[in-house]
Amino acid sequence: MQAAAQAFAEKGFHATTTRDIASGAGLSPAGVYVHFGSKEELLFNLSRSGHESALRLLRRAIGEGATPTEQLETLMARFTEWHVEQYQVARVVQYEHHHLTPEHHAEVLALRKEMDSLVRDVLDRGVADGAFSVDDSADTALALLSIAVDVARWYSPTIKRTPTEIGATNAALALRLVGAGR
Amino acid sequence: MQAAAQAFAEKGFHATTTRDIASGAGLSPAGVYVHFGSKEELLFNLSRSGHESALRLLRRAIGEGATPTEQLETLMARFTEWHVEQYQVARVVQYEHHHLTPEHHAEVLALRKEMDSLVRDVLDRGVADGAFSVDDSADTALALLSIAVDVARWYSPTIKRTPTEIGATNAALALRLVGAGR
DNA sequence: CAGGTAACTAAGCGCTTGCTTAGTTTCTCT
DNA sequence: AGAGAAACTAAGCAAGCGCTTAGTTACCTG
Repeated sequence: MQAAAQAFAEKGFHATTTRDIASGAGLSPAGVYVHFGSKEELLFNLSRSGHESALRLLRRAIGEGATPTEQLETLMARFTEWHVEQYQVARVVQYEHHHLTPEHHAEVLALRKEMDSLVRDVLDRGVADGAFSVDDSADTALALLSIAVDVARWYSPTIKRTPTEIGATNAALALRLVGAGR
Repeated sequence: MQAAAQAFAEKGFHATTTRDIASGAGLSPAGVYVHFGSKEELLFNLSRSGHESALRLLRRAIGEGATPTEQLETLMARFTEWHVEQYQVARVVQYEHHHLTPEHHAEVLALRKEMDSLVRDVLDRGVADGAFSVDDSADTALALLSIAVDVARWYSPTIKRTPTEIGATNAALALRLVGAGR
């Protein structure tokens, strides 16, 4: 799975051959099929576990914060850090899921919607208690997720900034975007 | 090129066959090679003309605004609208360029850097004349581009909102992000 | 330490891929 | 009308693809 994550992240699902994955894992081409029934099954396992890991992270971050402001700040920092530290898995999660079979795609889409509504709920609570000022919570949630998700697109391990620094930057941008603390 | 843009945007460069492109253009498989020497050449032509079109759009938007605030607002609205209206080309521009040959990739990367610095310059001028308050103009420019670029990822023609509406939303978010008008 | 199971490989099958070749049709211009 | 160029197609080649099969090695358990 690690070899597949690396290859899918680097070249995309269709540009990756099962021979790439096998040799990346130190196996013969047939060795992959002892553990996975198909290349798509490998993508699905990676995609599902990646989505679940990101979802757990979001829930934990929200659980840690006492106020919507704290929750948003922690959530944005941790979610961004995850996209940096796990940038290979994150790329698979964000950019390869449409290569899944329709059934598998539907399963993963449900997890993605859940992530979206977790963020929107934090915004709505912040608006309700007056901490945030936001025109439309759906649009703003989407923009927040765009900033974090896009990290997986531009990040490269050659970049010097640490995950914590990038996370803190995005957390600060998030607070600005919702008008917290004016 | 239109058939290729549609196929590349829908399935990605490697998942698209030259036969897909040919039949999309109403040609036989060999007919494509009358006009393009290879599949990669087709991607390069699309990618370059797409980047150039986006770059022209940014320059025009900046030229229209009298102040950095106006420039940022127009730029963000137009750039977002472009990602909606030309979402197939935009997807190729944003997500397929790493499948180019090293030489072609380098050429396109130069155009991408140019786009980035156009946005950062607007931010810097806004900070200089006191209209914006921004911690780091590079980080903020990246976040602004993330919000706009990500439109190509989530947009679908089934969505009811018009390009203009989405553009206006993102322009408003951009002004918030740079602390304009407090 | 025998017996069963899981992990693995060498070889390769059937198919699809990007692209070519040889030949035909369509267009353009005088 | 007719020549030359450009646009196109039918057929197919060599290479690479996902995946299978038959057989071998490594491992765990009683």
